[in-house]
Formats: sequence, structure tokens, C-alpha cells
Amino acid sequence: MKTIFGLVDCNNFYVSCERVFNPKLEEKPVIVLSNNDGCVVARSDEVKALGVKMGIPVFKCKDLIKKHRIHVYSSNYALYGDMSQRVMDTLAQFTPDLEIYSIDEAFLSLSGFTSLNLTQYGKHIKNTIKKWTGIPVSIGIGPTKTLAKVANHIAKKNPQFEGVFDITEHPQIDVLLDSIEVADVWGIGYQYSQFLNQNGIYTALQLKNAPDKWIKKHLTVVGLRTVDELRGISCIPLEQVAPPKKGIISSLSFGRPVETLAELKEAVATYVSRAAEKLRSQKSVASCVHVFLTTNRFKDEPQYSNYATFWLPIPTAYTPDLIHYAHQNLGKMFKPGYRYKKAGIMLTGILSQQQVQLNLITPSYHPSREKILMKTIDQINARWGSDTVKYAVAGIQRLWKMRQSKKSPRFTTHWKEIPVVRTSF
DNA sequence: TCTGGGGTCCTAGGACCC
DNA sequence: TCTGGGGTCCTAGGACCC
Repeated sequence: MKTIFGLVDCNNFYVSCERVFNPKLEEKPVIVLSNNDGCVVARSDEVKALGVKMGIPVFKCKDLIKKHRIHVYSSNYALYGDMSQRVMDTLAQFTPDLEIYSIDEAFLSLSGFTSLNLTQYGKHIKNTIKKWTGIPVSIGIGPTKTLAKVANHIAKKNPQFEGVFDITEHPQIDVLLDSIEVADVWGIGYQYSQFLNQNGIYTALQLKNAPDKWIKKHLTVVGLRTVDELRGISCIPLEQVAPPKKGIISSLSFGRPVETLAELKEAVATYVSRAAEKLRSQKSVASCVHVFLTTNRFKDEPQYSNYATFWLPIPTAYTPDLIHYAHQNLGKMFKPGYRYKKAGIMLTGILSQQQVQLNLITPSYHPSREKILMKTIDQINARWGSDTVKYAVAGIQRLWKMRQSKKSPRFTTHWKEIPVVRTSF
């Protein structure tokens, strides 16, 4: 059976989420900012047309924001996560063969639907998602994931396709590939595109026709896979079940410079709690804790950054132990006299709880009283909202917390913030 | 004043072993 | 004057993705 992939990609996802609950934003320029209100991470089409680039710091486009009255929002992950879930649930109605690739993208297998007109079917999917969730999507269809990505790109750039493009229906795929810049190919980032340009390769077609040996030498086997996928040879399969994470990172920039060890300890304890929660949700334990901290590299002031790694005596998912070791590491690295901008932790050496070898001398996390305690806390926090139960060492005031000055309400996940349609009759 | 956060995979090189 | 070679494991760094 011929494999056919569909790639469903939400248009300007974060902006679209804001628009669902605030229709006045339709056809207006809108941007959504990263954590700490730092960079532009989502732009409406109107903003893209103004030339605001993805990822630029917001202070660099202050004038444009003012001049064009761009609506600015802080990231509202509670809202985006919930809207993403709704989109994915809708998609799951159409096929069981679904890979949730990111918060706003999913690959699906259309191999079983080849008797249908796939473009028509894609439009049906697209319209249903719009109707059920309010989110506009584009759909690309192709014989490999990379070509489905290309098709999606074409669907987005050319309004005449109404958001759905099936590359296999095009008689001359090479003509299409010749119109795609090599930097727009999935898997070709900034460094590789610079390198390829220097070597006379500017389009997806030229990349497709590059010699295998040369590609493998300079872009590794990963690059070669991309090239084969452009040729129509499917090398990247659909991954329906997300593999457990091999590393869990939790880090955030501070809302203001932090100078005391006490505050850094609060932040680190907060990050560890979050990471450990994720760790437990995939039924894993970690063997290794890394802690890092750094000053603001953009500032002209004394710089210091460092990290430390600690192997745990036994792999665990018990937050108090993880916090203890993280704090020990932090204490070793901390140097007074610096203005710290960011700290974070990473859990690695991740094993499944079952898989951990039972050690006859030291007690293991699974099963244990600690595990039951963690489970109870996780359940309370899942039901009543995160941080309902938290660790005192994680701080109460949390003055270092990030800024989010322009956040929209959590319309769909918090009772107090649900939109009110009518207050009286 | 203000520059995100969380992941994956691959390769090269060093340590160590037989 | 001679100073092997191959395999494995680990880590750091660099590329990519959203």
C-alpha cells in the first residue's frame, strides 16, 4: 500500500487561540510574546506582512507596534494547551493513525483513504476543525512527511488552494520544489541553509538532486534522510505513541535580576517540582540532576554562568530528594556579587519506574511511601489547579517570577475566567 | 527597562578494556 | 630503536525542530 501523509498545521496558532475568544481581533494585527514578554513567538498574517520577524525581541519593534496598533498578548499556555487538545481530539475522529508532533501540528496517515479525493477530504477535515474549535488550519498532503510539509507550505502561501494542497496531484513535483527555498525545507535550518547556499544549492529541487555522499559528509545521515524524503522515499515513519522523554528541562528567565542564593533556591525548587511532576506523569524516575545558572549575556556587566551535575544514590521521582540535591549543587556553584538572569534544572538518566533494578540494600522509589505521597499531591494539583499543594522552599512571594503583563484569561480551564455571555436577563 | 523554553539526534574525541 | 588495534562507552558540542 502506498503511504500518504497529511500534515495539519494550525495557522498562527497562538494568535488564532486569542481570536477565538476575542473576535474583535479578526483581521487586526496581533502578536503573542514568549515567556517573560521577551520575544515575538506568534504573528498574525497582518503582522507578518509588516515584516516583523519570528523570534525578535519585542522592544525592537516597539515603533511598529505603536504605529500599526498591533495587539500584543503574553503567552497563555493554559489556553493554548487546552485548545490544542481540542484540535487533536477533533482530528482523531478522522483517523486513528495520528502523530501529535507539536502543540499546533499533527501528522496523520491517509494511506487508507486513497480511494477518496484527498484534497476534498482535507477540506472536510479543515472545515470541521474550524467549526468545532474555531481554529483555522492548513493541510499538506504528500508521500513523505517532508513532502507533506512542503505541501503545507504551498497551501499556506497560495490562497487559491483554500488551505489544502495535495502534492501528489501535481504533475510536476520538481517544478514545485524548484520554487521552494532550501531554508524552507523541514530539517534545513539556518546553518545548513547558509552552507548549502555557499555551495550553490538554493532550492529544494537542487537539494533533492545533490549527491548522496556529499550530503552525508556535510549534513550527516539526518540530512540524507531529508534528501531521500524529497525524492519521495519515506524514511521518517509516523510515531503514534510518543516515546518517554529522555531528559526533562525546567528553566525560566527571571522577571528581574536575582542576586541572593535564597531566591535562587526558591526558583530552583519551583523548577524541580515542575520537572518531577512531568517525570512522574510518564511513570519514570531520574538518575541525574543538573542545575545551571547564568547572568544576562546581553548586558554589559560582570558575567558568570555555570552548571553542575549530580548522580543520585538511587533513581527517584521524589520531589523533596530532588530539590535537596539540586540545592546542594546550586550552593556549590553560587557566587555572590552577580546579577543572575536565568536558572534551570534538567533531569536525565531517565528510567521507567518498573525497570529500575531493585537494590537489596538501598530502598527504591517504586514502590514506597514516598511514591504514594507524590501520587496524592499530583492528584490534588491536577484536580484543584497546579500549585494547590507546593513546597515551602519554592517560595511564597516569588518576586523573581516572570512578567506576563498582557495575558488573556484562561477562558477554558479556570472557572473564574470562563467568558461570560450574559450577566442578566 | 526589555533578548523564550523544551526537546531530539548525530558526531568526534577521550577513556578504558582486552 | 621500539612504542598495536579494535571495540565500547561516555560526554560535549552542534545541528535541527516547534
